[in-house]
Amino acid sequence: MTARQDGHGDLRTTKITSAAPTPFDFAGTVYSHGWAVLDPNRWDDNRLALIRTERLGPGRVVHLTVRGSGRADRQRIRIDVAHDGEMRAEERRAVRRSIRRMLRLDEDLGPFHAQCRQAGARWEAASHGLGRLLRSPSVFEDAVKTICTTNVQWGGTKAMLRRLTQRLGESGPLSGADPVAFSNSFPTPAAIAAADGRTLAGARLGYRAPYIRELAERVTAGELDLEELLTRDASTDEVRRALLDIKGVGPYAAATMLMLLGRYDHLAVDSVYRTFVSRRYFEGGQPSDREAEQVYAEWGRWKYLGYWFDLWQGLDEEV
DNA sequence: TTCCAGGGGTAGA
DNA sequence: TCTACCCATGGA
Repeated sequence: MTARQDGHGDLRTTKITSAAPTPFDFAGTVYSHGWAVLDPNRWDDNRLALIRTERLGPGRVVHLTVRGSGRADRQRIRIDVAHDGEMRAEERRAVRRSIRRMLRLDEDLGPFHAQCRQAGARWEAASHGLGRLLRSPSVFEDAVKTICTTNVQWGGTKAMLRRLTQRLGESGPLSGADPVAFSNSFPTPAAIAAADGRTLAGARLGYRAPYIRELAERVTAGELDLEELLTRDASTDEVRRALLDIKGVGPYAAATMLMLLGRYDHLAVDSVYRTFVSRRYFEGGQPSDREAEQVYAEWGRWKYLGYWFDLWQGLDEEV
């Protein structure tokens, strides 16, 4: 990691770089699924940059602009951090850790890429540095976002997370001046747990609100350690059962969370999955969920990713 | 108006 | 384990 600071009045920019794996497709990784455009993330399609507002500690919020640079076979990640005052070494390390985790830069996808090359033309493109589906710096943020994808159209998910972040997140040095470009940070569990009913109701989360409130309360009280799920040395089934114990998390949400935790052996069967598999593999017929899941059985531990890039290839063909 | 979305909880069988 | 019913909200 390297860091350099330039002074611009009170607002400063610190530049951080970090190595990427090979092969690595930065834009394809960030925009690998909808997470890229859920607050506090924004995607700048012109600059091919991920913009994110990040809370580093009490009263300490910064804005990150993340880009890829260098040759395809020797990519680097460049992070511009906009912040007030000095940026401490520990804060720079925290930013780097968050971005590496979001982009899954330390996850070994070699076996998946090898399987893609064997699977045929539909998956060949994924072997060129795709497969690292964007996630959040915390399991809590991913859990809240996942619950907000259930039984709602995508536009509704985006609106819910925008309202939640506006109301309970913290503004950074640029949020006030340009709220279109820079969101607030993602709310902490404590902020959601402590929110009064009226504030939370304003986020219009519907019946999901009590689930998210309860999740935030359990995390804040130390009763539930979501972060531990990321490194737990246990079978996927055990982690899945722990996820299903969270109110608001059912089979679809648990499979989505497992994907975000780096486990791809369960499929998130939702309306998108059913529609896609019905059209592509059942000539428009309506298979049972069990039959529909068999489509990707041969992908083994990579089922989710096998499905995901089949779906994306299908979307490309429709354009 | 009615239906349904990147479903899930609960009760009852 | 399976089914019926209910759950806020908003777009089509």
